[in-house]
Amino acid sequence: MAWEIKNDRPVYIQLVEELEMRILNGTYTVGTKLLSVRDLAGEAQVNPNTMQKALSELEKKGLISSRRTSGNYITDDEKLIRDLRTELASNEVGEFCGKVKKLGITKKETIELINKEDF
Amino acid sequence: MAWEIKNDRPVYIQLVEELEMRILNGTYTVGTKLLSVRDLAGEAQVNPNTMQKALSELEKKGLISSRRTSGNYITDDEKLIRDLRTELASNEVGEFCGKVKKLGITKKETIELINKEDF
DNA sequence: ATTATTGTATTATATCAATAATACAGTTAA
DNA sequence: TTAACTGTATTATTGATATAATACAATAAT
Repeated sequence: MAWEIKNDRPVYIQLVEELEMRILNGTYTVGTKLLSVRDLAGEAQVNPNTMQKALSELEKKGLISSRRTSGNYITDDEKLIRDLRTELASNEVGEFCGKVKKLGITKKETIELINKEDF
Repeated sequence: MAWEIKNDRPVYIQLVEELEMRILNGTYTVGTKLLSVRDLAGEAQVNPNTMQKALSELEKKGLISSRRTSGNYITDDEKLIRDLRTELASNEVGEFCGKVKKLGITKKETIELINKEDF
């Protein structure tokens, strides 16, 4: 699994985004146990403290729950996951449209550009 | 003119982005003189040194040229502006599509969401 | 019972972004 | 000629991020 951490933004933020993405898109299965903090840090090649910070952010959002001596677990609240996924998508669309609009690109042109993309 | 500087990313980067946007979308007219470093900093409510850093980045890109004791001038290279605008749009589209694809959203759904947007 | 593993807390250090306060040389405007 | 304004350079300080090295209590595994 690719952990593409750049150094243009805080690492722990990028870890939160990647972990959240994996939960929302189903890469990490609902209710299952995550790798340990140390193992996740090893995978992503970051300091364990940085990964710990990212995980605590995810717990604040309710996406994982940590059982102190057992491990971190993905939430089993499927509605929360659906809702956050929808919200994230909506935010991305809004942000993107704001940018291209500001660039003076029309909606029609935008859709043409997207149609050329491969997905 | 709105300078919406948040504190989630380096301020000077956000200044570069905003200034570049204004040049590429024609808010700042080709060949004309910019406000002074100090005045721009005042408008954006940032430290003059931070604005200076942003302007030096724009000069590296060729979007402005500074005449040492006269001021900063927008480039008159209209082709450069067109090309950078196209490149920026292309990058935004690519990045956006990558994200929604990763979220598991189809191209069709994406276009429907964009059609709901107002622009 | 003992050992290993878990999340978590603490402390220290290095780096970078940002701000701040000045300073200077060259040009323009008065 | 003077005075004001220009970009630019320098130095110092602050705060946030990241890393690092440990430590500890609770649990799981042996």
